[in-house]
Amino acid sequence: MTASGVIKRGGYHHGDLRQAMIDAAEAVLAEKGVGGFTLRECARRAGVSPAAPAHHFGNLVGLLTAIATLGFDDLSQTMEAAVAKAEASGGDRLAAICEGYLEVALTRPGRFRVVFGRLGLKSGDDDLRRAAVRAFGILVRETKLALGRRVDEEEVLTRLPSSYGGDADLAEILFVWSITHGFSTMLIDGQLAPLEMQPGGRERLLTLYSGRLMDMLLAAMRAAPAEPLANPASHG
Amino acid sequence: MTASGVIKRGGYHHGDLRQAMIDAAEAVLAEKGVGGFTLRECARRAGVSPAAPAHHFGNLVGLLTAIATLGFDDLSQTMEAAVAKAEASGGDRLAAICEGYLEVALTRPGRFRVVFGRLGLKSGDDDLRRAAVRAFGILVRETKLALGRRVDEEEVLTRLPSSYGGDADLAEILFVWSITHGFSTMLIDGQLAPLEMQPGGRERLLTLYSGRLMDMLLAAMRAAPAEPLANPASHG
DNA sequence: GCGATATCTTGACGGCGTCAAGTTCGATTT
DNA sequence: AAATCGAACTTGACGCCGTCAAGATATCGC
Repeated sequence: MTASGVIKRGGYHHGDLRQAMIDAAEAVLAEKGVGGFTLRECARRAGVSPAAPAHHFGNLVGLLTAIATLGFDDLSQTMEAAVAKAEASGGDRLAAICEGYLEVALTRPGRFRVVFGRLGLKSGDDDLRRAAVRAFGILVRETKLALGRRVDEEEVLTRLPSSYGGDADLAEILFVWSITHGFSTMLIDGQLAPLEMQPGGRERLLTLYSGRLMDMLLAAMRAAPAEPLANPASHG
Repeated sequence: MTASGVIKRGGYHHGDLRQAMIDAAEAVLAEKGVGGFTLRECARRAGVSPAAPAHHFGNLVGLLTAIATLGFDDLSQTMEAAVAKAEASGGDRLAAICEGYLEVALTRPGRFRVVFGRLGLKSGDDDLRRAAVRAFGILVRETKLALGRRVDEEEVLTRLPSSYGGDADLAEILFVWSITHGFSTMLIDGQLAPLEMQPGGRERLLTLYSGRLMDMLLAAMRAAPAEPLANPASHG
């Protein structure tokens, strides 16, 4: 077993090419972004011929799908961690997952774009779907909790996305997700670059996001619910 | 005139290759999306060699920049039209531009991704910047009007983006933009595809957007301070 | 009419994803 | 322990891609 895991084992057989390719892919995404991402480059870094990864991932889309699955898992873990932290410090849980979402986007923007970009992923991949359903489920759970709904934790984290078609809280879910996803993508895609240029620009944007934007979001949630809340408003 | 409708004048010189390339590019974006977009394919449709466009656009980025400029102009026109319509019918102006934004994304998703995607554009292009500043200005103007501010129309449509760093309404502007941009991108990038699958799915999403989501947005705006307050927010 | 110049073609280069065919090697079997 | 089998990987090729240098051609200014 080698030290780095990216280095070839023997002369011919690699040993763990699948993981080595994923590591290389993450490195390339971090260095060059999704625009400079190339299957050949990843293979090069893994010390392997261009056609070698085909056996493990099928093709480029297969590799991207594996990366996207990791991205969803990262989202789930970061959001859950943010919830736990908010729970401990008395902060708002819903705001916490929104900040976790943004944190993931800022920490690994290349991978985030693989997850949510227009690049095609293997649509039938089971692992990808499970990871996506779980991340989405966390968002749904926290939105519903913020609305005062009672939530079956086990059910919401494995619920089929199509079943949300008749969900009474769909508008609120979409609202929360839109703000979070919109701000995150605009930030990493450079739409807000002119605002970041001046000194302390990015920091001010992040402060606005976790401060005023979250306040407005929570205010909107409190206003005009579709159905009466299960619990009376906790605080106003 | 060729059968395809793409006009080619002489044998050697084209006549208006610049426009022909833009038309071809729009067609390719509409048919194959940004993933299948290729400079050579556009040149092929314009009936011209692969190297011909270089003289008009420099390179691929130059062509994309021209497309993006059209995209911003489209955004501006559609939003202004939506405002005029709302003004005539008594609808809300801010909600109108949000719906106009989504309409542009849905009508020409390929071009929309060129405008806002992570593809590199010519950063110094003056036409692009003017078009972007105007579209952003419309959004800013309507947000400020919704907050009860008085707005210098001429100034806000040509104001430099960096000057918004100290704007007191920046949070509200970002809030509106995040929701609109987030929902639009999620819809055209397929994040909401599971919700669209069931019959009437997309229609329901659009209804939710222009209905409940806009209600929540306006509620959040109303909760925000509408009077110019002496901002006590010093460093955190 | 004629030359300058913008416009377009040709041909080439390296890089890309992917496929078919050949090579090597670990594991299983005997 | 030797033979074997199949998975893992290489090699070489194909058709794309964007871009550049050099040559051909048409348009415009004079």
